[in-house]
Amino acid sequence: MTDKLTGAAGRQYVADAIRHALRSGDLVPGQRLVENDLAESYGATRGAVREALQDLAAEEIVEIIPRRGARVRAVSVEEAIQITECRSVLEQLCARKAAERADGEQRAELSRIGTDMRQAVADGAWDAYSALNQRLHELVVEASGQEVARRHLERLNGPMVRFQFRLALRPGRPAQSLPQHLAIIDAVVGGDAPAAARAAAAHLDDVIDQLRASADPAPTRTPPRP
Amino acid sequence: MTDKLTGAAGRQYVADAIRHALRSGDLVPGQRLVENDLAESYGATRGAVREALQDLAAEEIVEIIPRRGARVRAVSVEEAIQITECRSVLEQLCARKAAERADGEQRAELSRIGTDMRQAVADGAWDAYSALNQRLHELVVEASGQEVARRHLERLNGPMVRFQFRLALRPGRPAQSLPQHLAIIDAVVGGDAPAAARAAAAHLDDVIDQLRASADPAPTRTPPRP
DNA sequence: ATCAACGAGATTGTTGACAAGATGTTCCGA
DNA sequence: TCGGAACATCTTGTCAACAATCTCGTTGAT
Repeated sequence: MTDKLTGAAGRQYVADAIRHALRSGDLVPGQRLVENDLAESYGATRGAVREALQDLAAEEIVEIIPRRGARVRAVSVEEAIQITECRSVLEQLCARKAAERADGEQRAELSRIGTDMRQAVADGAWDAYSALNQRLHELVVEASGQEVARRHLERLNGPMVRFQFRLALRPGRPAQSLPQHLAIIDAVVGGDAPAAARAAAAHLDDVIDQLRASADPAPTRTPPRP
Repeated sequence: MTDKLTGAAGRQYVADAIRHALRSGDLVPGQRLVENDLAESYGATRGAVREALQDLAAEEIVEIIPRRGARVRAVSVEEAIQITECRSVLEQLCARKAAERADGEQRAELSRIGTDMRQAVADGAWDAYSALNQRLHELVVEASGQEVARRHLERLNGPMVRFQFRLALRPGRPAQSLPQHLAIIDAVVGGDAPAAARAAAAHLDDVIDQLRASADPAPTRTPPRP
């Protein structure tokens, strides 16, 4: 039997575990996160759980109400749009700088991602496409050298997991986003900074349109409270 | 004797106190922040101080090294530039949206700030100008309705206090920034979204130039003397 | 004079128990 | 049946003491 996770180690572990549970649907928005239960199920001390919850609250993944505990935060479609607007301008910045500063290896990997993406869409390999998508955004940010933007983009993505899930599953979505991704790659690899910014903007504006479309056309209906 | 500050209240109070101490120069980058000392001098418990330090670390104002304590984080000029680049794109976004969505009262207050700023520069009232400047940026963000951008801009500004101080003191700086601020105001009040974004970009690009100038007084233009 | 080992004091990290507040349940009267 | 008062339980917040680790000055050997 391993020792209970404590302090910095447990904090990181529990926070990651909760993030993962959210991604995989084990935790749903609104759900209560009871310190003792989490401590028990992850084999950590309550102190470690408390600190992990503080971290997640700073990332706006959970919401802590004093004396009432933590719950998984619900993100409205409106907020998801605002988050994506912020992502848009920050990724434009990164794309622009990446087009200017990316080194040979980074441009080569971008090109490789482009061809792999085409292949993935042609094969209907959804999860491979999703992984390439993630790596693409990551690589553009990395190539830009904009550490500050990188950190903030990470934070922005935190609460979005649920929406990424919903959007990626829309039929025909990969076929729609592929040319947008390829445009970003071409501009960055070709060193055309303004085109890179435009391509990133076009891509994220399209994501925003998708989010708008995913909002219920009949918003007056109130869902039942659990 | 008042009771010791504890929990949420003390946490907020201590964090604010440290932020203020940084602004006023009582704390300098690199300085150690010892939990017991802070608890004593602010009349809070060590627990409250610990939590406040966690918050400040999340804002990247202090740096916590495990088992070694917290120090005031030093921000390099390079990082200040990156921060300002991010501010630039986010404030462009807000300016654009503010031009579209600001209500009558907000436009009126913006106009008032414009005339007050002219007056302040004419009078040499530097601190009044600085306050107006802050209010201007705040109001544009508020009028944009972009809550997510607002939160991230707040975070971005945290580590910048020191540089704002240095830049604002440069002689002739207010006279230089005044027309840029007026351009932002005119565009937002006039409802010209693209112009608002351009004006915000121009202003912050100028701030970046100032930061660069403050970094190396002898850039590559002047070769080293033999 | 230099350097490594040492140790006292300082500082952060952790724990477990308890206090304070919130939530849920039962039961009574109308 | 409904409302709500009284109680029991659950959950978070707080604290003080202790443990673990680091810092820095001292000492002694080379």
